[in-house]
Amino acid sequence: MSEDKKQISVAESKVMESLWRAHPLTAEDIAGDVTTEHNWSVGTVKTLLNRLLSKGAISAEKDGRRYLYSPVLSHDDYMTREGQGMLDRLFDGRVSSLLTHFSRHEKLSGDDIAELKKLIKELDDDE
Amino acid sequence: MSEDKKQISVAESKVMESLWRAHPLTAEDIAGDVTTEHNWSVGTVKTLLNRLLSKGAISAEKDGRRYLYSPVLSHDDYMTREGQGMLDRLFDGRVSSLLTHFSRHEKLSGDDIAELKKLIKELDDDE
DNA sequence: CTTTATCGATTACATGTGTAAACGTTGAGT
DNA sequence: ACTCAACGTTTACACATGTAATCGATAAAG
Repeated sequence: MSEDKKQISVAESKVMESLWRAHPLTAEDIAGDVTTEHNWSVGTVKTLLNRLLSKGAISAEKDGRRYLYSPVLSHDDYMTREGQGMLDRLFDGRVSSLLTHFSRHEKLSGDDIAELKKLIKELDDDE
Repeated sequence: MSEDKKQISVAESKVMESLWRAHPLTAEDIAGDVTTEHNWSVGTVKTLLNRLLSKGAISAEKDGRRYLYSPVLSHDDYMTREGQGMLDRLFDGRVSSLLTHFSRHEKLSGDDIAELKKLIKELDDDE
């Protein structure tokens, strides 16, 4: 029943990132992981874990006294959902608009451009 | 003085969109505009306008009894800020990652691909 | 068995956001 | 001048989010 279309907040996504890098992890592991970037207490991380659990974005299995957490929502799905949302909100849902925008502002790196060319090639070869 | 790096919420951005389409506008105008999409009362729109004013995202000039609102934050700047933010959060700041992702999921439209090609061409011609 | 250290669970609290209703002021109509 | 309608301003309230502190259960240590 638990609806899993719940929004994941920015802070929560930091925890997800930790779990996407490696899992399962204990709350301690995750705290150690994110603490290198944010100055959160272990309590904070636990709150976020519980919120993610209620949102159905992660799962927990008991391992003795503690829990081991794993992602349920995949990084890929997350990127798709959020990315599409922001494309809709900012660029009328069109990747091309985003591209044009960032190009105009010279925000495309050499890497980006190389990737662009590779993509075109693949897309051309593909059909 | 007034820091204008304040975050603009989703609801607020709907009001901004109205103002980006045309300005200056009265609260009534905006309400009529956004109400076609959301079922907000005029009161709601006024709250949003005031919040946007405190955030420095719009300006208001008196016109008799009422105010005429105009954007201060440009649509372009907004897209840059928000777009960059989401790129950072989701795609490690790289447009190429986003592209690869959406390409892999076959979310690139014909338009998108055409734009891609055009861009590559321009970038090549450019240097 | 009793004390204590460890975990998760519960509670807290300020700020932001969505969504208004109520209040107050003032120009316009009578 | 007086009343009312039209505006903006103030207040409201629930839910989300960032950020913990505290409580309670229980396993480990003595």
